[in-house]
Amino acid sequence: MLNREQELRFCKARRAAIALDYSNLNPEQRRAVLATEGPLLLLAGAGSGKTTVLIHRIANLMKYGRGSDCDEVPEWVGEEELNALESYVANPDPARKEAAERLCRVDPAVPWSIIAITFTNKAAGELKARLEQMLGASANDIWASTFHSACVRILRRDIERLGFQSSFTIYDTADSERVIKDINKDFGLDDKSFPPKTILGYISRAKDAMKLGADYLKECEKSGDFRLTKIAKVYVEYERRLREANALDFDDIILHTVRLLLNFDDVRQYYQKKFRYVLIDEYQDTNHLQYLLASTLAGGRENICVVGDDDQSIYRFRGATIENILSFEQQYKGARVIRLEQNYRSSRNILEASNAVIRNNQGRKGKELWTDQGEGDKVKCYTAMNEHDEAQFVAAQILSDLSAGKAWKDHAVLYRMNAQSNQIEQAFKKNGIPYRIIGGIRFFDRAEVKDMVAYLCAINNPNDDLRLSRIINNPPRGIGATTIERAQDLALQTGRSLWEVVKSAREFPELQKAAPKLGQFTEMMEDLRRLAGEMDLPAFYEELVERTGYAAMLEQKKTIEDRTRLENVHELSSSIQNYLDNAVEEPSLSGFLDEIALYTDLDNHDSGEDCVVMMTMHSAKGLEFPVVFVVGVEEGIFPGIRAIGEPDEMEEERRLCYVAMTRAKERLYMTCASQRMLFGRTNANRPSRFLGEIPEAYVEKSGRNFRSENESGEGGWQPPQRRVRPKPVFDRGYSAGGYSSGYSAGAGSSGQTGQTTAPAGRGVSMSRPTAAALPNFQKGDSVVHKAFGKGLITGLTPMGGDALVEIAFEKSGTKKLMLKAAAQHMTKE
DNA sequence: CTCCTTTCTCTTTTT
DNA sequence: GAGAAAGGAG
Repeated sequence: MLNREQELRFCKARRAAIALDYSNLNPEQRRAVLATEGPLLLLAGAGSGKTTVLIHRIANLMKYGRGSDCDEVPEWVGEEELNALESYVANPDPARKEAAERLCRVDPAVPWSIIAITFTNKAAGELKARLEQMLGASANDIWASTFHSACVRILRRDIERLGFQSSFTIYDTADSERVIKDINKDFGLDDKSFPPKTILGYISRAKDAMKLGADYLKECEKSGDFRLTKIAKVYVEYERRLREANALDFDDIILHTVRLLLNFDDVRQYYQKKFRYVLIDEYQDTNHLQYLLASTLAGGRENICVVGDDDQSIYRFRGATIENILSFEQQYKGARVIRLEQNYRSSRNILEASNAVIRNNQGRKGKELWTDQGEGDKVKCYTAMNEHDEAQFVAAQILSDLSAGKAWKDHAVLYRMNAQSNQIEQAFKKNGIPYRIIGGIRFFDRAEVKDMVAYLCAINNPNDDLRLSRIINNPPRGIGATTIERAQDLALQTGRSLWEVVKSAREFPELQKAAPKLGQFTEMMEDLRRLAGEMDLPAFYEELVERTGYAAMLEQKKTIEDRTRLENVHELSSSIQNYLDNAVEEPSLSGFLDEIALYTDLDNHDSGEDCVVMMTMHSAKGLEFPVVFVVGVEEGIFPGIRAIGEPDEMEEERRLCYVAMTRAKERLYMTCASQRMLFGRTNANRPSRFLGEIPEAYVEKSGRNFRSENESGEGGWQPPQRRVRPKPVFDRGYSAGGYSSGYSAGAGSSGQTGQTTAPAGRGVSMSRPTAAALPNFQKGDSVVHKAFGKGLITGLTPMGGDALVEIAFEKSGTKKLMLKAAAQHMTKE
């Protein structure tokens, strides 16, 4: 037995011994790994090694339990052990490591007592992979998943207590919208005055506040707000229909889990006992419900570790509340707070520029990232003439990087909205740059894929009216809109599901005419349902594609789009195969449907593939690239029109800007265009205020239009006083001589701050290619292109300081390229 | 009931 | 500018 003083010495030595395992971490990181017990708020800046900490923390829990963070001394520890440990700490002899480790363990955590929740499947997958790498197979038993998939898992077990069947279906946003539209129609509400999206917004907020339909309706009636009351009635009906269909939307998945935990003591106690340690990643993005979920799971022990960065909160629009992270210390008295402020990702110019931007926000926890890396390149701000020029600029930079030895995949293009990707895409195609778009139109959002998934859903859950009505006449079976509407009405009136009505069509006089066709349909569906039970999933899917006539329908049509559709239909079977290969539990149809319901395209970004990545700034969170292009940095786009004049939203946009900028490791480009066509309209946007917030010292400007200097009033470069001249159709080359803008400078300068001291001529150092010397290629030359291979120049048209070359490639067909850009990757044969 | 045309919207971000 | 929804003709 040790005396008190010896016990303290032992604990100190134990902590030091454990710390040796994490000597590769910096002191703050290490503290975060070792602080295992009680509530912990980890403020982890961009690129500060957050995931590394998370992984090591979990490893520490499993290896040493609470050894690094408690003052318990096991009974069997005597003076001999104390001395052994202290001498090991003083002189860490590898030979004695194992013995020392044994002395350090206090109740190591079993994998299934740890739950680590992230936001995206991708983050969860990465966490799992890295844990497995570190801990081996036992990592598979750690609950590392997203909020939604963790909740689905909990619900499948116990949701029957809430009156749902455990085979419930998950509705995505489009499904929810469809339901609201249907209700609007039945209620005689106009989609324009009651936009389904807006209604869903209200419903979502009500759910976030844990208000079910009935409560919400009461509240709205009390307030006397006519419009809100209508919306509340829609909510009540929405709730009823989803329950009828045994379906849950995304919010329900969390809501019902929380209800289950709060209302059923035994369920709550089961999970509270099970999960000894709760870790939540991206805590700044949690909404109130998710906060409730986390704190309920962690209830009792309060071993809750939340990791987040208030400066990277970019999901306020979907209910995330930054309050959760700002008030964590009030929620949990005695919570420890650790800040990770050393950035390992970006060079100093990039980091300082980002810091300068985010500093303009109020309401921060306060955090300043630093780095010991070199200055690196300045942030390159390019002002393009228009969106084509912008895209061409990006392409040209990438091509020149490539000849400097960089890989395609070292580059990422980030934009505010998916609609902006088009121009860039075209420029990449033209220049032979391989690229990949993340997000946007997702595979599972394509109509044909949704159709097949709808079949699977309808087979899996006969009550899924929504999916049933999607496919009942698709491919066309002579079951028309009128019939479907009648059947839906009957279902509503009789309180039966659509499927039941359709199946017993003969009983209803209204459906007599359609009865034979409906009979054929139900027969087919029942056959399929039977087959689903007998066959394995891939074989069944093939059967489904054939028997429904879906494949035949697509085969008949001959357009290229239909070919692609057919391919997509078949491609779904690789998703099935993929599911089977990775399934943890017994694979089943409903398991597969769960997985794809919670799946996004973000998940299959394979960083091994060598191509330029394009995505929204939101999707880029958590990723990093050597070279990053942030495009469309203009007032009205970024910050978006909605944020202007809304201080809260503006701060969110600024955080988004911070996220985007801090993705870059070596080089950061920010581009804007003097005029831009978007959604079929041409606008002249001013450069974003965010650009003005970056101190000159970190920036290198270039481009054809220097309005920002101009507007700041002092001395900057003055554009020739000349109206915009008609733009030649093909002129997007690098003609010397700048264009002036077609609108008056000086019209309002509200967004511009702090640029008043730019000395004349400074900041205009340019990498603008001159109009001089075109590369020496001629019509008739045989060439070899890096990306396209061998080819023959079949045309060459001089064009504004550059030239358009037409090259017939042996393998990739004839392409039109801009000569200067192409020449860098092309040699004469 | 189907197919084709026209019109009309809709443009933030995601589980 | 693109895609979906609505409307009209067969």
